[in-house]
Amino acid sequence: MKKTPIQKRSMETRNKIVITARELFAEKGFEETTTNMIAKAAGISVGSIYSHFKDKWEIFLIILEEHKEAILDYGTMNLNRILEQNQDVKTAINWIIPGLYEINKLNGKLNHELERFIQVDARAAAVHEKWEKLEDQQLLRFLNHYGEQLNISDPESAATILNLQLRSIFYYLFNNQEDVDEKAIISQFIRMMCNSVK
Amino acid sequence: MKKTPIQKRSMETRNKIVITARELFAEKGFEETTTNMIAKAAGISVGSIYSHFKDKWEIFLIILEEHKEAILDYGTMNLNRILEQNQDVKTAINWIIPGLYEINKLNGKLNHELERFIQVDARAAAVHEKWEKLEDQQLLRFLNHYGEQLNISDPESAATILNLQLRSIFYYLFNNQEDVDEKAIISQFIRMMCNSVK
Amino acid sequence: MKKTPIQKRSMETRNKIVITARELFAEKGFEETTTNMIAKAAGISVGSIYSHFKDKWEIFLIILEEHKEAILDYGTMNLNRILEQNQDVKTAINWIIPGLYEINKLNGKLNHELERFIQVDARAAAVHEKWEKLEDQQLLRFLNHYGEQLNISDPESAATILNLQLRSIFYYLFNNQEDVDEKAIISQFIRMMCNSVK
Amino acid sequence: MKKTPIQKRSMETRNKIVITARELFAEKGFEETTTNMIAKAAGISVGSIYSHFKDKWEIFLIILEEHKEAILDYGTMNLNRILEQNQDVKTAINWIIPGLYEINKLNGKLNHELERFIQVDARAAAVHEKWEKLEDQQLLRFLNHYGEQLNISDPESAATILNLQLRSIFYYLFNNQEDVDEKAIISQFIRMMCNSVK
DNA sequence: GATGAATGAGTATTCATTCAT
DNA sequence: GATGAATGAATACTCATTCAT
Repeated sequence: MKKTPIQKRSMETRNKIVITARELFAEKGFEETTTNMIAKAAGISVGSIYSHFKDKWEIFLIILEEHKEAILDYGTMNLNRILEQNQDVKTAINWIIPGLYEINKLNGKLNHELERFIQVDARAAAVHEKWEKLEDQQLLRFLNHYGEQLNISDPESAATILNLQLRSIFYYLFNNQEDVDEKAIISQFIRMMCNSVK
Repeated sequence: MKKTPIQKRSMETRNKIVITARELFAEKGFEETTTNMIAKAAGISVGSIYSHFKDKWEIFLIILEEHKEAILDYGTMNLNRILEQNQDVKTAINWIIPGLYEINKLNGKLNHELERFIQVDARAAAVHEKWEKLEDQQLLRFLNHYGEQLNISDPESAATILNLQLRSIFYYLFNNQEDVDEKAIISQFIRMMCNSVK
Repeated sequence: MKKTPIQKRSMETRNKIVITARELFAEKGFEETTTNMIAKAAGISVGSIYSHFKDKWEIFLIILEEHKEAILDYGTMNLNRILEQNQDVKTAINWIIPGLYEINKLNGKLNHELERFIQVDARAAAVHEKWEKLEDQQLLRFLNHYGEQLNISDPESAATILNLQLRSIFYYLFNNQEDVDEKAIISQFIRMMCNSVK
Repeated sequence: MKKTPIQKRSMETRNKIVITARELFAEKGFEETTTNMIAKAAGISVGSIYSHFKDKWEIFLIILEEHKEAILDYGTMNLNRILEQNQDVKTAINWIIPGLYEINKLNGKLNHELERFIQVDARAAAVHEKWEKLEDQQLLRFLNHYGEQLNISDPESAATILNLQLRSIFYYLFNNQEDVDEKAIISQFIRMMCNSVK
């Protein structure tokens, strides 16, 4: 791994790469984005990419980490507030989901791309596992809190399922932004979740 | 386009290609599977692939069509039986989902792969649209039948959501067959669906 | 080399191949014509081609030989008549050239194609040399007869040049049949030749 | 399209490619020259070819353009001098033709190759048409100037014919450099042209 | 650190030729 | 002899990565 660069100009280059790559990966996907595209769009040279990152994968993984962290932070923040205020389930659901969607939207296909490589690349598998666990724990915290009202007997499985559902819906909405009524889907999804509340 | 081959040996080769390609595509994905790999694994020559199929895409699309058709047929069959017997929602759900999973399992990542190419390839988009519509119609038939009990105000959105949920869970289970308790997930999912029944 | 087949059906197949291949080679050229195209167009199987001919080249060469022979025969016939009747140069020129064009037209690009392969393939070189010599001899006979009136000091070179001129004009006319006034070109060429008569 | 490279090393590589490709194309023809051959002979990598040129065709077309331009420039220069000095036809012919041959020799089969692809490739057709027109115009200028002495009634056709004759003779001489007396052919051709002068 | 030209292994695809039936 | 499915060497082109400047 490259050391974290300290100098200012270097940091700027690094940021340019990350920002540009995020956009391209999120829009086109990993394989459809070439390193030359990133360099060109970022206004730097291909060589520069390799002084900051070991390879294309590393860029992807770092972006993904940042993204996952942002989502998790958002969730934790919300969850804490909800639990503190001891909100009602339905209010909580109505609160959390639209916000989660907004954050996920920022990185479009990232999650989906990662999953493609889990079986192929060990680094991808490692990153995925780490975050999946954290996400599931967070959902678990939520589910455990509202367990009874949600009539859930196996919270672990429920957390996994919920996570999958959220991801698939967000990915779908991202891909079909122009043809689909986002709000209708989101609110129907919320309604479906609320339906299962006792 | 190649004619459907009539002779026996030819048909055998064609089948070998389809079967091998299905396995490889389902396991590794489309781009990670090379035509040389298919040929080698099928015990035939690269050239042979191209006397049966126009290109790599055609193989993929044919496999996908067969798969989608099988799933749809299974669903239609079940749905007809359910509607005829005027079964209770929960019984119906408990009946359909495990079966759908078994069929989807056969082709692992196929669906997921297709979706990657929707924006890139016109043929992929066409196939996807065609089947998506049929699947949604089928789910709609189900939802409309049990509409009241399921407390659904926007059946179109609900069908879309349901379809996404099923796909994402099945894909997840396929990818994690060895590390995850399939049955637990499936039954928790069924329970979650049943929960929303009035 | 394959023996000349004696049986009737075999002969028919052979002819079908030759006729079809001639059309395709003359129209598309050698490399642009595949053996599968020939077989399909001739209504026979690819394998059949190889029981009558050693390879694709052999077909080409045989067609070319037949064509060259036809042209030479036509020339000899005309030349004999001209010399017997002791015709006037200009009459002779006006007589021979349009006829030669008609025959050459039949085989469009054949000559041109052959020349491409002279340096690459020894068989092509051999065929070419053989016929080139015969053609030059024929032209020489003509030039020698009218030598004085044509004011030619080096008949060998003149024969070569004349041969090249004829071929290039015929090839050009074949390729531009639709855009060009054949008759205008042919008659201008005749006029140019007659101009040089004393 | 690739930008015209500015850096020195890049320019050198580009030149290496052009020079090597010119030799190979002129000697073997377009299809018989593979991109790997060019790379190997130029002492560079295949990839390099594609950072300088869009595809194999582009190299060919660029070489051809350069060649055609050189020939046309040479012709224009000569023609201007001839017309200014109001030279006599025969002197003019004796002056122009040997020079034209020398230039054409440099690129051997290039012209001939181009013509093969006119019907197949739109880019080839475009290049060909462009230069053919310019060449014909140049010949027309010549023919119109000496029209009366040359006894030409249809200058357009004559220009076309002359162009074809020149090309075919030059191509022939290039291909048979070792077996044929170039000078004899060239001077016989000049004599034939002069013969038709009134 | 930055540059961008150069690298070359890897990919889908074609097509003359073979050979079991 | 005829068939046509099978073969596999060969080709143009891509793109992550390297390295001299």
